[in-house]
Amino acid sequence: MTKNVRVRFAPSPTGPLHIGGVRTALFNYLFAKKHKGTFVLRIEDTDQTRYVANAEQYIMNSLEWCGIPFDEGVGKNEQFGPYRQSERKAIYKKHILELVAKGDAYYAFDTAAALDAHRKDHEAKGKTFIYNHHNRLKLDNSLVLTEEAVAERIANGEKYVIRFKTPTEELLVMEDMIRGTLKIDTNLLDDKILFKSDGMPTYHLANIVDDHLMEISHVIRGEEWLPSMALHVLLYRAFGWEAPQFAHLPLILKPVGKGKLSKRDGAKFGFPVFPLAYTDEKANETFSGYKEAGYFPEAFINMLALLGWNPGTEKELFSLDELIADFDLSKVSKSGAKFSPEKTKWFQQQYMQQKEVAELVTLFKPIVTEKLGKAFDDTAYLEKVTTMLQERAVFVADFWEMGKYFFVAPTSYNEKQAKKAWKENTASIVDELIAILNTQDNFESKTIETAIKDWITSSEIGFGRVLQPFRLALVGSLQGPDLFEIAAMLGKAETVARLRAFKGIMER
RNA sequence: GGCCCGUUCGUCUAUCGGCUAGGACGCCAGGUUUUCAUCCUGGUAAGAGGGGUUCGACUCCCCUACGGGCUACCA
Repeated sequence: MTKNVRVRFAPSPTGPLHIGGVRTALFNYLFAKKHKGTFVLRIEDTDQTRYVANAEQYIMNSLEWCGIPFDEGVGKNEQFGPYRQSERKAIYKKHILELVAKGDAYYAFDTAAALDAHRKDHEAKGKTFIYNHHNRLKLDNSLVLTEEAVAERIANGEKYVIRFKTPTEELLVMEDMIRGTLKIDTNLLDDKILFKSDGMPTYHLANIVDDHLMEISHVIRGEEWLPSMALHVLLYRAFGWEAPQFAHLPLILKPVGKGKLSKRDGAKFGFPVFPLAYTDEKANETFSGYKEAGYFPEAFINMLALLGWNPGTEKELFSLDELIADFDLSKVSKSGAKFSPEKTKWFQQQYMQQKEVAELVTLFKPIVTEKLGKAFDDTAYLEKVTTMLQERAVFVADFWEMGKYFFVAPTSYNEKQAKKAWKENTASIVDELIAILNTQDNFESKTIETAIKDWITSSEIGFGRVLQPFRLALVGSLQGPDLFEIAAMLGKAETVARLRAFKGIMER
């Protein structure tokens, strides 16, 4: 590899960045890091009409949360800046004029209404209107006008666009790092608008100019850009520039049904589509995010990395460093992948199991404080609770749902379970149990367990008769970690109190 | 409609001419845990169809079908 690897993620700030965009960013990041290259963030805000003010910040926050920060871009190492296309207008103007001078682009005065009429007309005849070599000499552009006429119309303030004069009669052969050799007949291409009448470039022009000036070596982007690849290759050639290498990523599809994953699928299927929650103030709409749903960024990234890529081994759990080490564009699959919320949850659970207790406690503590309505600072106690709950939890928020009885006595009992567990003699069994517990000076799980089990065995009551009511009294339902551990955690007084409360309610 | 890309278990995928088609998610069953979850074991289930090429095709080629993308002065 002789050239420095420089890749870019170039989103359009029209709203929040969805899963597909994050994955594109991730693959660019992984490729850059793998090759000791640079990951650039460029903001493609050439469409003034769709611009959303907070979208740019959202994009940067998302990359930050995902742990895949850019090396270079808006506000960071700006040696190739500016990185917002809206701030590069003069650059595009200069380059498009160069193309016009070379004869590779031309002014076109056709109004939107006129073109629309042509399209409708063709459609009525069952044909497709394409602005290219077939008809460009019959339309209103500088190819059929004298230089003076063009200059005059522009001087008069007439609106114009600049179109690419697509070369003809060529079978263009291109290479994609994921898809291999692609062939396109240039006669089928249209003369794409490169420069809009509002003085802004279109995506195509801005993209090529910036990728060249920013010395981008590899363009890794979504499959929706595949049809534009020929145009882009032709543009590089027209400018006399060396084209970067291309890689087109497969699309992420809806989990059920047809088509690509869209914004609203989240609400429809009940899973987030965005990394961070987002509120669209204009539409008064809120979208949930993976962060807010309780996912760890590592789990989210691991899931995304395996969506459309895999190293060819059976390994599924990867740290970011491992992803960087194993990532290979040639192993990216070609077909679209349906997104799976279940698998995403599985990844989250795997990471939950691996987390350090100390880190979980840090995340859990504020939740306990909030639920209790007052500070809870017994870190040792939280560590014990977390250790007991970790293996049965998926999200940090589950610790409270699954273990609130460690902090507050149950206010209700699972009705079915209580009914089934409560027999005629249960009240007296509970009394005996309380009596035994009261004799335990050293209230530790092992000693309690021994005492109770000895009693059950010698009196031949049966474990279920005793342990089920006991668990219901402490927890409220038949679930959770080891019962004697829970009792020891709660302490003698609280354990006995909960047994009495339970008995009181069941005897009514 | 036109152009382009794709097609292995329900889903994500391995296989780069030798396959008894492997793994994971999900689901089902059993075991562990006298609870629940975790965990363990097993099971379920696949190369769209038709032609070639070849000793041999899931793998290569062609056609069809299906899926997807693009077809804006949006990106």
